[in-house]
Amino acid sequence: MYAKQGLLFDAHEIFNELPSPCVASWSALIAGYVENGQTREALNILAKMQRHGVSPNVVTFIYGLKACSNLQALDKGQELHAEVIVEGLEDHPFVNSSLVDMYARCGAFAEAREVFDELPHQDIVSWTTLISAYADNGHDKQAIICLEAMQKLGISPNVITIVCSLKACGNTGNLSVGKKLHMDIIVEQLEGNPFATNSLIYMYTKCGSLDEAWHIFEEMHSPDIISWNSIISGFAEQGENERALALSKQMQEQGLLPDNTTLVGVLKAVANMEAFEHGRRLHAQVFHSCEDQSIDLIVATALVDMYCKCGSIVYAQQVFNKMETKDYVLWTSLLTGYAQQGYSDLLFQAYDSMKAHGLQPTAVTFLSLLNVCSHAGLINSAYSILEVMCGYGIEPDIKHLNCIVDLLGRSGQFFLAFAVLERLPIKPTYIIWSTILGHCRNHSISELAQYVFECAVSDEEVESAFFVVMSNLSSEFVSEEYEDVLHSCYGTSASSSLL
DNA sequence: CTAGGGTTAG
Repeated sequence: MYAKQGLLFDAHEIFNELPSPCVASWSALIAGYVENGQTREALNILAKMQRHGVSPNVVTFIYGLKACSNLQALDKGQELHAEVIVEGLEDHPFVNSSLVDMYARCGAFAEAREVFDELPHQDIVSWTTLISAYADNGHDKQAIICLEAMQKLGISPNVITIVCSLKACGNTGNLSVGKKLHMDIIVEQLEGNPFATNSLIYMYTKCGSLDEAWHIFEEMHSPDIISWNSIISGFAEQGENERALALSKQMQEQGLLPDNTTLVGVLKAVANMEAFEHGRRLHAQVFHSCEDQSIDLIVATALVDMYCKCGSIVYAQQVFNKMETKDYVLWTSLLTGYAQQGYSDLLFQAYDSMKAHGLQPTAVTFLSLLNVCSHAGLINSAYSILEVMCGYGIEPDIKHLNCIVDLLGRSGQFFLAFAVLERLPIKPTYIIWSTILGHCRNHSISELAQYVFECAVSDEEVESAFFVVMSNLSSEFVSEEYEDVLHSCYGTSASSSLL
């Protein structure tokens, strides 16, 4: 009782007076520490329990595994897995779901999957565990595949499955699956469930369906802070900046206090609008509201980003320098700011400094470096960056490739651009083709443009929006016959997207 | 006693 209420000291005192604590007492203590975020200490107690010769039971395993998840302690988790088998608990559904969760949260998805696949009964919880872990770690497509596999087996998603799946839909822009889940919510009469409703708002804003998100928000009787934050950051992310700001004001008029998440959403809107003065006021507000004047890391990242977007590199640096702990996202927001503003020297210096501070560059870091090269026309630097990047084991993706192609296209080196496209393991998409086509126009090379256009329309992923862009780009130099192709393609794509 | 909602760089 004391442990659950956060009175760990009292709980531990009582525990210490027990002459020979049984496994239930040990487990209650471990549970208390885990639930109060003291996972390290929980694992210490677990080890102590085992030194006393007490065998763990189901509850010990569930909390022990949860502690391993929180700490990303894969080694300890694997030890516990071995002990689960020693204790003969490998058929226990709760323990098994905890094992799947532990492996997935430690990033060991192959092991998580292996445990899951060998379960005697794959129940709704173990499925949801897998879906949730995938959705939280950027494997959103995998999450949706799981959802559909589960449904195929005749298992209906419950509200928790729906919540996790909606996140995956939002992250991948999968509106059609998202709408089906919305139907499930209506059928199951879960519209009054704030988790379900807030997840719908998240999904719809991420998919760009702002009207739908707004409709759901409006129908809510008393939206909580999470509902407000979802709609505010959703609008800001989609560039509906004034609406985002108006909503944050409205939220406060309703008597709700903005928190860090609200602030981050508002800062994003301000950054989009490049509204420097507004950003300054928010910064001052943040500064005064922090008792020890230490700004939250994510808020600081949003501030750095906002100042960079407003062109105020000096203020961005000030916020950055004042942070005691700097993670790689904070570093990257500054690096990206330098790249966006074309400060190549500052960018390369900061890149070296970041590495000197022991932080590894990521795919996003390299994208900024390549962007700045593209901006400054530094072809050779771009090549060597690509090499360094591969040396870090980071595969270039379509955005990196696009930088290189942009760089080559800009200087009219189309032949080289095509050579690069052929050498790299990624298939060019219509995004790449649009880049090249833009340069064809600048260099007035209509034959090549036609060829590039044909390559682009053969891309199966091509979206109707592309044809609009393409139409604008090509109208200046493309023949009438070619215009017909463009329009017929546009028609085909538009009708197929209705299916 | 297992799974769940909003926030950061592109």
